[in-house]
Amino acid sequence: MSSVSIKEVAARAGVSPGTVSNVLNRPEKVAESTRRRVEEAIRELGFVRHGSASSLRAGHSRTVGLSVIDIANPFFTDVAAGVEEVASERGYAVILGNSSGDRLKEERNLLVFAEQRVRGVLITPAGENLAKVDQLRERGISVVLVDHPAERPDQCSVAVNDVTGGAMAVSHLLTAGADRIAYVTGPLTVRQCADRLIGAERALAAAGRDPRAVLEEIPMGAMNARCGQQAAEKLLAEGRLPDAVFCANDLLALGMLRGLLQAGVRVPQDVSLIGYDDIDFASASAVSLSSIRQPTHRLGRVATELLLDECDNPETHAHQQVIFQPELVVRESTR
Amino acid sequence: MSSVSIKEVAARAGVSPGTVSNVLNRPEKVAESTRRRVEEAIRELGFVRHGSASSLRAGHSRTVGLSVIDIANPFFTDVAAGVEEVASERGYAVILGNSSGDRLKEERNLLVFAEQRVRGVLITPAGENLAKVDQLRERGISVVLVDHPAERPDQCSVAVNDVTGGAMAVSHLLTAGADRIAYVTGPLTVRQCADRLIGAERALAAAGRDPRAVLEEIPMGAMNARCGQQAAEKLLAEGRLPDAVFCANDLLALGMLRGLLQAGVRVPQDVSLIGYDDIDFASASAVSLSSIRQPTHRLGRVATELLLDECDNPETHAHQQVIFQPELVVRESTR
DNA sequence: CATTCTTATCGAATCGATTTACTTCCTGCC
DNA sequence: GGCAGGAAGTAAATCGATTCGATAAGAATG
Repeated sequence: MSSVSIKEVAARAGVSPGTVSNVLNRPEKVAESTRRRVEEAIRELGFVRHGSASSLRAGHSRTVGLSVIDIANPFFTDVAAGVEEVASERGYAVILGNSSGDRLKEERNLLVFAEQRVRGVLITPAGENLAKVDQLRERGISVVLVDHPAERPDQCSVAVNDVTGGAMAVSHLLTAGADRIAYVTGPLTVRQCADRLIGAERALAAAGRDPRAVLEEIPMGAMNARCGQQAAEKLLAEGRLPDAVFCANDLLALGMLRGLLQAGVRVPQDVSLIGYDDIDFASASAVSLSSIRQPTHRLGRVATELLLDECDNPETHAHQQVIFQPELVVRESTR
Repeated sequence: MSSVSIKEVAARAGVSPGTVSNVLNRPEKVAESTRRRVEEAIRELGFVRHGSASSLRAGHSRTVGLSVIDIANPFFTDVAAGVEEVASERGYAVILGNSSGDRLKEERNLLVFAEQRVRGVLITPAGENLAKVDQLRERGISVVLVDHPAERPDQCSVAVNDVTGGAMAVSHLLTAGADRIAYVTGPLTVRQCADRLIGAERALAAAGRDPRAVLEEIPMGAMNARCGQQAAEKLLAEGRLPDAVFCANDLLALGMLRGLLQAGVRVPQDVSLIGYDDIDFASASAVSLSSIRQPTHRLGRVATELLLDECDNPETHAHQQVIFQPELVVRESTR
């Protein structure tokens, strides 16, 4: 526990603590020779700045909070990688919170962020109610919404157009000759799931089909491969397979694919299948998966850049609601 | 920026700051009625404890640092999920660092952890040299090695026996009739890669084969799917395919699989293929992947439990080097 | 009733870095 | 020579929570 403080460095270098602080934060204010002496003392004593003490004085720390819905989902992992990249470039640390889609856990994460006096928060909210997020902002903590468009112009957000994505997926299925489509999704309280459904219905309407007749919703509790497989088993058990399945993400789709293949259903001959996110593994699956690609890594990068800009230049910062467009990737599962 | 301090809470409740602190940290020391009054003041003012101030006094914060080699790899994601779970249960926040296998970035991460005065560090080291880790420990920060067995008994670690795993993979390939095996791996400076190679050679020796004649090492720069595919292209270009491929992780294996299938090589008829880690996607791939399973999630959980035990009960804590055993999972790619 | 023990609370010192007002000491200029 | 202005550095106050010795008010004991 040999914690070396700025005082000991000062003593060693024969200067006052204030000067050491200047060497650390405004080196140009210090004479060349003194600076070198102090830097040497720092090295010799193995001094490491005490972040808590700095933040105490500064009012905030050099950290950002990141709250995601499912850390095991490659979509969020890619986003997180982008976030970590930018944060680390700028000397910020990332505090990770995994909400698992649970609003209570999310709230706990936000509390931890507030206690740590993070500089800002990046969050993929687990639901529509942003009251807790607003509370944070009232506390003076900047928040950027990730994969969730802000409704108000005074807030930054980065998202991908999910309505368009849903429409792309379904019109592609229609082109491939689909007549009855199952939409396998997570809880429809999740905005992404709901928006993709809206897009799906619009695409049907645009093609002159009656959404109610063509589309069947299959909501599952979570959006992982296990639930995808369960959805497959459910469809099979009920004995009335659709001729196309649109899954709200690739994990569900991969589970669905496994379930179908195990039951001897051929993809795409018997059932067409399309996922969402275009995670790395989509192209390596048993039948390579058609999907809707999102610029995940950029999502994380841009969100973090916006956040740090908002923190560092509060006067000149202009809030932005960035919306990326998704992209259809056709592979074997829909041919 | 309406930061409410303990003083204002104290004023509102008509007590001293010390008493508020007691309500926060040792509620049993405070009379029922006072406690309720203070708690109400806290609620009314929306007080949130200032973590930096606490840590400054306490000497450490309620955070743990987690440094992994590749946040985009499902193996580490699963570990991270386990870590986050336990940390969050115990009221700790997780600071995430991604070293990308780069020792310089790792060093920077450790510096950030030190500045934040994290309570402890969980790290999958990017190389064999643990000097920087030892420096941290000298500073009084507990460190648990993750997926890396500690060499010294005064340090906790959690790992999986990679020699055994490598041997399992190769003896399985031999059983399947392999005669010439390629070992596609990351840099052999990565311990996991090196150990799996040792296991592979032992299995060959045990089967009375000459490792040099049977085994060809193909080291790649990184351990992701892209490199796996490059390795496939390399093997194909050289025109001398082995009859079995052992990949040091599943990402490499999935890339290899894609590369082979695209070139019209049949798996497992022409080439048997086995990966390592048994990530979720291994079973959903084009040809479902045989692999060596590791208890990833538990790895993260146990490591964090050890770390927090070491922090919270330094007197009674007994250092442990936990070694889990891997498990062979046979699927289509080796039949 | 006086004394000891307990319990509840207070108040001041403390953690380490930053910052501001202030002191020196030069340099340059009229 | 005297004075303005700048550069370099110092000392002390500050951030907010925690802790510990001090204190006061009751309860228990003889």
